[in-house]
Amino acid sequence: MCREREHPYCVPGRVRGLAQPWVLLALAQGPAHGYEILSRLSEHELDPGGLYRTLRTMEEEGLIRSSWDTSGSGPARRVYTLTDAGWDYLQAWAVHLRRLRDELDRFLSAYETLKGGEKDVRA
Amino acid sequence: MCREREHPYCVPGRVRGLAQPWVLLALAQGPAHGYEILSRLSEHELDPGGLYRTLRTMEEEGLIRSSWDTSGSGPARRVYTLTDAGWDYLQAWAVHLRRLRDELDRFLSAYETLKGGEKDVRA
DNA sequence: TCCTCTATCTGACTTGAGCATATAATTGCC
DNA sequence: GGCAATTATATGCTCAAGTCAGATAGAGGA
Repeated sequence: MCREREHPYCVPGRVRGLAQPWVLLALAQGPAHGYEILSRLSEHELDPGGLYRTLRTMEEEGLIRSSWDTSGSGPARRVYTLTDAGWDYLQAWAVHLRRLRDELDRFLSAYETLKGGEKDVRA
Repeated sequence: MCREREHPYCVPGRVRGLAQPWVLLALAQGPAHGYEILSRLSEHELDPGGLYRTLRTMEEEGLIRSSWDTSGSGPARRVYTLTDAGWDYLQAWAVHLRRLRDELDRFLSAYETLKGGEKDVRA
């Protein structure tokens, strides 16, 4: 049951496929470059390499647009902005994730119910 | 932004990695064979091939145990039961998914906030 | 006989993520 | 000047999970 790299702790496998909506929401709060998106989404501990790849595929899909910003100090930054399609997609994700949250609610209450009755069965 | 197979509709990519907890919960409600798990989880529209593979890896990980049931009519059924490790893992998933639900709540309320102020910006 | 339903399983492919690592510009420090 | 740290973007390799198509097989009905 354990992922070997994490012995002796047993941790559920990560839920995948949520990077896009997190990024869309981060950019909905205003244009930003990759490094800043990373800090806006710091609670999710995104993999930097993965993020930049995600950003490029999202741009290919027309969800975001980028331009170089060489004004500030440090290396050039590629600044991303949400397109209209990106806003629509974010909307679609919101609908989708509301449903997911409801599924999780049902999961959790079903689990609590089972755990309540489980004492008789397992103890 | 569209997955080609779904043109002209734009649909967010599926969130992955949740098959295990769904299966664990389904089996927490009582032993079952694959085909019945599929119907218990019909709302999630699992891929049958994928499910049977998942079941086998879960058995290898010690989360579930199986035995053949040839009693009823039709082809033999492999009946799965949760092990103690499976119950523990389900517990871990519950903790994990409660956190995920809270993240989704934060996502959704942040999105609603943005959408509220967005009328001024976009319209 | 042939079709359908139940039931399990395999092969080939796609995708998202994890991990390590490369590259480069700028800043601060000695 | 030399050098490390910080900021910033990017690639290669690998694995896990999911998707899609189809194989196999028993049992029952028209």
